[in-house]
Amino acid sequence: MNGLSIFSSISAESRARMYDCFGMTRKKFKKGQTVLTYCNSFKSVCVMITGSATLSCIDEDGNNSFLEKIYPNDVFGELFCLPLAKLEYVLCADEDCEVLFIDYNHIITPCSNTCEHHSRLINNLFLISARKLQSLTLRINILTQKNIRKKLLAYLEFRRNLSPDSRDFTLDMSLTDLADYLSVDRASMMREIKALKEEQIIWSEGRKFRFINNDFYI
Amino acid sequence: MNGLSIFSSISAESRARMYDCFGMTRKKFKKGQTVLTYCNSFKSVCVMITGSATLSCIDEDGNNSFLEKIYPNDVFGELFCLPLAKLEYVLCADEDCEVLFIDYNHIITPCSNTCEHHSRLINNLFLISARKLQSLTLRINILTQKNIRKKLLAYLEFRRNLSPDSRDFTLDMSLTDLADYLSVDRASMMREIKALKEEQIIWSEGRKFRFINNDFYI
DNA sequence: CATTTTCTGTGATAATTGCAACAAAAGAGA
DNA sequence: TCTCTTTTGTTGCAATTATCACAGAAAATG
Repeated sequence: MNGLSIFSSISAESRARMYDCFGMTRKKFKKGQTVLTYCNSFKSVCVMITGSATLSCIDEDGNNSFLEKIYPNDVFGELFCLPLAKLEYVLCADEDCEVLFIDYNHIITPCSNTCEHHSRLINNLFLISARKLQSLTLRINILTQKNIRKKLLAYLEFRRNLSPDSRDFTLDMSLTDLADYLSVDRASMMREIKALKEEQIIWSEGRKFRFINNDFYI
Repeated sequence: MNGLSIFSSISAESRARMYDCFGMTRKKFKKGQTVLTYCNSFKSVCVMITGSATLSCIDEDGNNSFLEKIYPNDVFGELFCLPLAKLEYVLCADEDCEVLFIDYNHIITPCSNTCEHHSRLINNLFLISARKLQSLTLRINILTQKNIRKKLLAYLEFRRNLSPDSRDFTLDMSLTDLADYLSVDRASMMREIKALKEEQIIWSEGRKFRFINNDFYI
């Protein structure tokens, strides 16, 4: 499920034909550029081809809250997001990236010239959505933990389990970004990391972590 | 998108045939019964037919955190959820309900006897997933608000906008459940509601709410 | 390579939030 | 109808968390 793209099991020749059939367009964005704002009701399903971007929303006071990171083969767009009134949503490119836009109507209505790969593409879209659902459910699961320590440990244990063979693991985001992901103050999170280290529950150095007394390695 | 079910645009006769084709089974559950625990890697896509259920997870200390409510036509199952180790996941029926189980493999692999409605069903599944993504994104959006007041207002304004024609709106859940949804202490939430009323920002009585000084009605 | 920017790390203090406990009201069930 | 349970509403107090402020390390940029 991780190596899945919307074109999985679709040959290169078919892909080319599908571009017309689905009304697809590609567009490149420079680092720092705004890929999309979620206010235009322009309904298209967007797929990240290369690069990455971050969706965040800004409230009246200028507070910025991190919503999600978009990586290659992820889907995004208003179809998957109900924006809250009064908030501004910005999807900003974290690095140079290329995005595929698929016309929403071409997806929901059956292809007139019964394109044989239509159903394969929808199938892929469904599975990519399922993957996205997994990561959102995971984050909700973490965000609903009662305090910073539990949020941290929930995330760290999840990350550790992704690479079960090595004692150490290194986060693929900065501690600043981790605080955003956990939706807590960075300084408070640092304090909690310090406490966990003092209590000999974890060892850490920068983005590198290790669980000390882990019953997992028996 | 709200009236959508996995059988949308599929005739009753076709449905019957699809039961075999997709390896579907139906099962009834009494109120209070456990529909599913998310530890068995039994991969099937589940659809709520009638009734409702709540997915929550319990940690080692017995703390219970609310994950999501499942209503008719919603999809659920481990395909959409990465469980965290050490936590127990229980989907409990809130009322008598009936659930449809669809074999996962029948969904991801193309139907051998090229069933004409296969793609229609996947299409519906994709759209139902998109709807689920909307509601999860919404919740994350709310959970990442900085304090109780902002969480409350974000949710209340979202609810108000669902019925834009009436001044008042009534929550379809108890205030106790709302506190769970916002992942805050109920007493603290009540304190904040009281403050919002004293500051003449909202009026409320039980589950009935109204925004007082709303620039929305000009 | 020099400079700017971002990231990591820390502490004091204030603000927010959770907890425990209680009572009245409302609702469910027998 | 009466009882039992859940919900709403309210406190004081303790615990947690955010805010602010600062400094050195690391990384990015030209």
